[in-house]
Amino acid sequence: MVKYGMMKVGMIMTPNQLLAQLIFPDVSLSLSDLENRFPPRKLPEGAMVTRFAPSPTGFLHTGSLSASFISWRLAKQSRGVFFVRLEDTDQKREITGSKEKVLEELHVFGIDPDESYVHGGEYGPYIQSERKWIYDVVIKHLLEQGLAYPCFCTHEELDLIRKKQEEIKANPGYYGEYAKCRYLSVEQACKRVNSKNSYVIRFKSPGNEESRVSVRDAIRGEIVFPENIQDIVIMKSDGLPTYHFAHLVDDHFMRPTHITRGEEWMASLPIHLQLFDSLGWERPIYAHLPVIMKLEDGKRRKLSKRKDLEASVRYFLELGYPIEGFLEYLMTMANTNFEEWRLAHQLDNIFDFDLSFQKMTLDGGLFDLEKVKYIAKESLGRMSTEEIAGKALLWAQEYDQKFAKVIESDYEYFKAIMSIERGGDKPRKDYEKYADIFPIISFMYDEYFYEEIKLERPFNDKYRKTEIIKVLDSFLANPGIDLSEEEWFSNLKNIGETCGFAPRAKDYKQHPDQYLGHIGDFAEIIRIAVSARKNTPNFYYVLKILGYDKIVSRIKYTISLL
RNA sequence: GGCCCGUUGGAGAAACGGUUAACUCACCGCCCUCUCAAGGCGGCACUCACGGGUUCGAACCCCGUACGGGCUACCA
Repeated sequence: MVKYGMMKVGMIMTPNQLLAQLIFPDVSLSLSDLENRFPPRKLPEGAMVTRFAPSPTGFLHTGSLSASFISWRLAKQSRGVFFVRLEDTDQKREITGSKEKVLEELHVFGIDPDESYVHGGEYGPYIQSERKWIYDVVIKHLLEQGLAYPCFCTHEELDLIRKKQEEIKANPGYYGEYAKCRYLSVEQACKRVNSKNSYVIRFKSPGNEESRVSVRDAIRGEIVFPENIQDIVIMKSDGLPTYHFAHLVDDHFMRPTHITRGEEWMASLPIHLQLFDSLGWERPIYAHLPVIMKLEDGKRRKLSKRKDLEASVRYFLELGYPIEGFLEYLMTMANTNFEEWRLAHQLDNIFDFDLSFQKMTLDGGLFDLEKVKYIAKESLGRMSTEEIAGKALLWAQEYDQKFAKVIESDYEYFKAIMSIERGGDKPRKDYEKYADIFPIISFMYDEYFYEEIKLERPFNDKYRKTEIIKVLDSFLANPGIDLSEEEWFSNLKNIGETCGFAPRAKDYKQHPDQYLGHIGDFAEIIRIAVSARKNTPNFYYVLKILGYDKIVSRIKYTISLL
């Protein structure tokens, strides 16, 4: 550092260099030092380097998850690099602890960056507030080149300008004749910097209103904009860079190949392109992802973190939507041809499918909870007993202690319950999320069954107490749970018949006067006595898992309540 | 207001100038069925926001209108 400083002293400086030196006396690195420090990455042909750049303003947004998921997949499938950088240049909005939280939540979905503010990496620091020394070098360079200047306008003055512009219906902003400080002489600028006036640094836009810039967006194709003419702020009065500037410097020196970001950034593209061009830097490839929308009162709007529960990834985690199912939904949202592929490759890993920009939609997709539910059901349905039991336990340990205790009290028993009609081509699909499990199976546990049956016995009103007791007694006399499922059921029909129930629903419908009801009615009485509810998973297996003793005590207890 | 982006059934969408406009979810009907969850079969856009044009031919190309969304900060 000393060496560079001394070199400068001996040289004759231009006025711009003097100004730059005055503002950044301690900055001695040059642009080419940075180029050497952060050389282009050596990666195989076609490898994509992508990034996710959250700001630490709270929990992970569903839209951010979707965007980072896409970026991550793109990098992984091309054997590239995915990194996460924290955009914390606005300290006012920062929420403590959220930067760790974001990474944790990404991790839950299997999205682990190759480089980040916790994983480290060669192109760091990965936190913008720690990269000030880099931005300073670039800003100093811009000042030296006369491409940037300090602006001393106060908020009040800027408001005045805006008002004036509104009055005469001019475009708002700091540009052209309105950009007062742009025309300050270097001497004046130096003088005011010296007198410690608070100031920002603005980029001196070379743009002109009539010119157009065009970009090729990887998703949308060619987009044409009017050139940027605003002298945007690149350094705030607190010395930190603005988003526009910081991201740009980072997206050059961190060497991403593709910038995947939300559509809301498209409008600022002209600014970013102008900056890249002015600095002589190669533009990365931009891909603007559609925002996730929600339908409300027949209108679409952006999913809002404040108003919509489903905007927060946490919401789904708490309810226990299966991660695999959620990822699958993200895939269907990301690429329109994924579903078709899935149909043809039901058992394959979803990551065998390669995402492509061409198959991304242009229109902001609605977040379809119904479809999430459907996919989640499929996903839970496909899991093996071991898998669903293990994952349910993990979920319960974090979000539902009561349920966790129940599972842990007898894990094998829980697995037996979860194994009911699992596996095979057409597995049961009872659950869409882990939170659904317990309410459906709580009756399998005595401590819950006896509470529930005390509260409610939803028997069909058309049966009298004596009829119900007769049904239960007859069943108790011969529950047949050691038989095969088929034998058990025909046995059940036989017992039912002796109690006056038609073995087939059709028979009952044809001669309702000859029977008390049909086999369904008969089974319902027993089901209620044993489970305290009208619906259960396959009753045969329920009975087998409960076992003879429990069945007897439960039915006897139920009878005692009548 | 200005600048961008978008517009195919309730939702996600395919078709990339040429047969009766794929497919998935939802919905409806039927079947199966001891309940539920499933599963099977079938139905659901005389038409691609609207109006012009180009073409032998348009959902696909062009123009205009409408509607929806985004941006328009010393926020990201």
